[in-house]
Amino acid sequence: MPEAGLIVAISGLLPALSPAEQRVARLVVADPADASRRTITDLATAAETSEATVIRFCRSVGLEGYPQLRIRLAAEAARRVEPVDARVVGGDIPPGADFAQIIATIAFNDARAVEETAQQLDPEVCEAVVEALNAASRIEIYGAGASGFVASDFQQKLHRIGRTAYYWPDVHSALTSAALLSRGDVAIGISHTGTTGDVLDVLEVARSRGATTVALTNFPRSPIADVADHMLTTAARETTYRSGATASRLAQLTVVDCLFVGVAARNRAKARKALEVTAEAVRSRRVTRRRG
Amino acid sequence: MPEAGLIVAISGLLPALSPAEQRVARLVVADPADASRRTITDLATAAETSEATVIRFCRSVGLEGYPQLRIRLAAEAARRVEPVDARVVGGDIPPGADFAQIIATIAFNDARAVEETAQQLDPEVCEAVVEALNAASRIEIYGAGASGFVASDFQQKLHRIGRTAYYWPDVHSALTSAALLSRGDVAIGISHTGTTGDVLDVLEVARSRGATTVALTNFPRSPIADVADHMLTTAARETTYRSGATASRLAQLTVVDCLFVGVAARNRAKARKALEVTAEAVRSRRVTRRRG
DNA sequence: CGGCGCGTGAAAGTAAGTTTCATGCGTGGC
DNA sequence: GCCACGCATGAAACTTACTTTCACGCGCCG
Repeated sequence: MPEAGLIVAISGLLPALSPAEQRVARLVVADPADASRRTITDLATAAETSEATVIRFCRSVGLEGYPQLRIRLAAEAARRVEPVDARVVGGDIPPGADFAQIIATIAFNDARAVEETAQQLDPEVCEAVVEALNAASRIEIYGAGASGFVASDFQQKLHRIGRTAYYWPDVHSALTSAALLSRGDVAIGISHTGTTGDVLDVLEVARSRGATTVALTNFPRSPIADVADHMLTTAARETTYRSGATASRLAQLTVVDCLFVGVAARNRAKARKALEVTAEAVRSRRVTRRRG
Repeated sequence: MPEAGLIVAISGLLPALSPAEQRVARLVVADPADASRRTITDLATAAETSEATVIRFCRSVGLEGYPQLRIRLAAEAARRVEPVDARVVGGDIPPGADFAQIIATIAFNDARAVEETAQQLDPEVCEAVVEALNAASRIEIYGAGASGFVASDFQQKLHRIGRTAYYWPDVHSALTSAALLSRGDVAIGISHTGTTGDVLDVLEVARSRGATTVALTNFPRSPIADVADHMLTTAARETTYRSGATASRLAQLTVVDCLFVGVAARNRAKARKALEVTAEAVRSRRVTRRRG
């Protein structure tokens, strides 16, 4: 877990926490600065739980104890300068909002998801994944629903620089294809929640064939962790209203971009050439003149 | 005592402190972050004094006790670090870049594309488009290549809240479908460059049938402007290396999010219900338990 | 429906922070 | 020159905060 992004990390771990710990987590995320000022007893009372649970929460998020939590929270709260109007950003969109407000809110959430994802992304894991992608003779990418678009986007990008990559929208095709993977190949599963059964099944098959499995999810402690050799996490806090797929997509795409650039950077010349060739291929479909 | 500038305040007070307190003060000023991690006994030992003196020092600088000092120090130390490395961000990715640099660069560009897009997005045009989308009995969305994913994403979102929306990956299907549009319907064309012939053709057909046409592009003066009733623009400055589809996708998706939320906001209750129903539909495919 | 495991808080235990107090040293008065 | 005073200081007592242990109870599986 990287140094920065404790709050973000906590949001990601939220579903993996027990109910009482979640109450603590929510208080902490809601107002880190305030939490950092509280004593453990105080915070426990506020979360309607015992001190023991607060300690458990600290351990759950990877810290030694409560004083460490206080200090980290204080540090993060200090770093966090409110960039935009607080009434507009952050939460849900108020019923009477005009369009300028809607735009501001969404842009803020989207941009923050991108930034926070980058902040907590582990460069070493990325490096390892890129390494595996480079060595792979075949790459398979899975994703359902909104994550399917991201999977598809990644597939297309890799293909465009000359890597053999597949994306199967259909589970049956995905399963059969995964069964044909072998050691050295790479299977990437994308699932915001980390609980998408189909994706897990496919990754499991891929892994059983000896392929390196990679998971891209918002929740590092979710079931997908059990079938992945490498975990890449996003940091999107979806509001309830825009549930499922808004900021999360952007966060996922940011990670895809990083991996893609990493892969392309390994063989700069070849990748550039491939991009030029493919760009040339669609040039005839471009319109340069204005129409009447 | 001002909220900020504790370190500065301590330096100023230094001469006024007793010798033992000065030793503590010097340690604190030299490395606030390190001091914030130490326990009182630890710091006292390091300053070759007793815990009592450390407490006196805290009181001397206007704080209640040692935990408060730790927290304030942590906060100030955090504020001191540069949020982003200016050398890394902005331009292209240097050949020898390590992965942390790659991530920082991409995140910066992606986030900026989102923010700048939102900044220049015209709320009135958005409003008009949302109006049209709400009134439409059918919505068609077109896009080729990377913009196709965005088109597809938008289609899926609209469908999910109960709007009749189509996305045709294939030009022929798109053209035939566009020919069947009528007044009041909406056709949206997505093209980063604004020169994608296929998309222009389809929009032209849609317009000739009396449908309202909307363009989403990065270049407002491009040929797509000639076939669009409403122009929505993104603000992505793609670097040459990652040409075609990186930040632009995110910018496009941000606009899609705004439109989607706008449409959903018009009929909040219905949209929410639809989202719940669709979420429920995939629930059985979710895995809650961890696997061996 | 009995057992098993997990989440939980009460209570015991430990460590950290705080107060008190005695010492010693320097300074100024007698 | 010696005593008295005050201040800085640390040892020790004390309090509070934090941590661990343990037992209860609830839900789930067999």
